[in-house]
Amino acid sequence: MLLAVDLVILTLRGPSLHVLLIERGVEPHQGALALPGGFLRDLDEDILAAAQRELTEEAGLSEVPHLEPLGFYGEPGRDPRGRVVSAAYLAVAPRLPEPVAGTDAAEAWWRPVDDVLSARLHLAFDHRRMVAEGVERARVKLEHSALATAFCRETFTISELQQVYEAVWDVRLDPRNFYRKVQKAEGFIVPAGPMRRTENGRPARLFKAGPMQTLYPPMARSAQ
Amino acid sequence: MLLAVDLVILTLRGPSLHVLLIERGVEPHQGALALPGGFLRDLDEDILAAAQRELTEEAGLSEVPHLEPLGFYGEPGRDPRGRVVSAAYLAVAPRLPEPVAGTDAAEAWWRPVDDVLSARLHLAFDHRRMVAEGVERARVKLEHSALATAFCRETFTISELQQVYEAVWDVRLDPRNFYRKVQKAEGFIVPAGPMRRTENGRPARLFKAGPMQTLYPPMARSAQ
DNA sequence: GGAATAGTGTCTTTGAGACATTATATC
DNA sequence: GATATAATGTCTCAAAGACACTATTCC
Repeated sequence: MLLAVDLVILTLRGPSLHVLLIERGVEPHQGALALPGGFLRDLDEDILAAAQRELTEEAGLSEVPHLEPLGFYGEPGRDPRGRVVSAAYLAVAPRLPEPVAGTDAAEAWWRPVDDVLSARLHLAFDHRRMVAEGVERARVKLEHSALATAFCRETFTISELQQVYEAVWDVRLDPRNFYRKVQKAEGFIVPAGPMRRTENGRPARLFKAGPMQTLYPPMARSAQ
Repeated sequence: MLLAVDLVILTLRGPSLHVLLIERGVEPHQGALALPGGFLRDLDEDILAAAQRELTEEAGLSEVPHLEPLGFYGEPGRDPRGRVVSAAYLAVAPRLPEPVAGTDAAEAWWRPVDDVLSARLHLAFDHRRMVAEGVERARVKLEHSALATAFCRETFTISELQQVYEAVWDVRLDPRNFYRKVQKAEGFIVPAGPMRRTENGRPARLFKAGPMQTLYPPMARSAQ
């Protein structure tokens, strides 16, 4: 039996949620889109270490964000090479650099998760299910944890933070109510210097991630 | 590398949450308490099927409830027999019968999860962590899903449903507010016949699980 | 000034929780 | 009758959402 790792790396590009995909350079499913990942190099390799190694090798991403266990996928027949059990990891990151294809991967891109979930893009193995479960995990975590700041740069405006929620939840939020709500969550965000940034209109205050990882009150999603 | 399954089976006994434990009948950790589980019999065995087989073999439980993937545990060194990766499954069940010890298990019992989490009971391997993550998963799922009905018999009173929430969340709830709240969640519970049951005081209406798996409005836990 | 975004204030509706009250059973 | 639990109603407070309004920048 073989143990593999697969990685669901989510980021924000423009207004929508994207996932890191590679074009497989080797069989099986050569030429198909897939999540980055691969077999453990040897039986003593730590699974988490293998995940980070694959991310560097296949997509040239060295500044790897925090990886969190997502699930395991072990149905017989999910891989034509025989019995393969995959450990899937999830990570969420601010605008990462363009990925670079590496060994075993002919190409690497950020692709909108919507294209994956709606099956406009077809993924090898059972990777579409992994993406779906990763996105759902992120949605839930946005409510009660400070995960949203992990999508942002070190400092960010409240409007940028709002865009994270809108992209991941795929909803529209009222900026004014969002402003109050996010400020009310104790320790979620803290002011970051007197500096300001500008794009269009009045400059906004900058904030950085606060000390609290658990939000109270939570950022509750309404009826969906 | 070896693949194992471990099972976190939760049930309600009296007023508190219990977990199914066995006394290991073989090395390593012979005589120690542990979760039911074991190695896949052969490389083509489905993981879920192996989980159900172990449950029957080690604890004599045939009416196995719905098993849901909880996580994977693969740190090198977690098992003295070498590189073992465990797939943990979670299940939640109404009053199950007393377990019966089987092969590989000298004994099997229901034990209060509090005794496990507080380390009054010591578990082999990293099984305490599995129990902790299973309980936390159940706590979260109680809020937004109809999981609570899985702890009950086919028909139940609202008071019995409340006891589920109180046991899993380890809180006291106001019966009157709980009554209204649970009724307001669309499709959570539906009346089950005109029958009534009695223990002490006015007989209560009977309900059964409704069609909705996702609760709206959710049964929000307050600040903790 | 006009356009655009940032930030504040206020009103209404809704749900959560405290708790009084009535209903129906056993003893 | 007393007691216990079921079920309903009412009140208060707080959070959510709608939205008017002011503030500060660029053009």
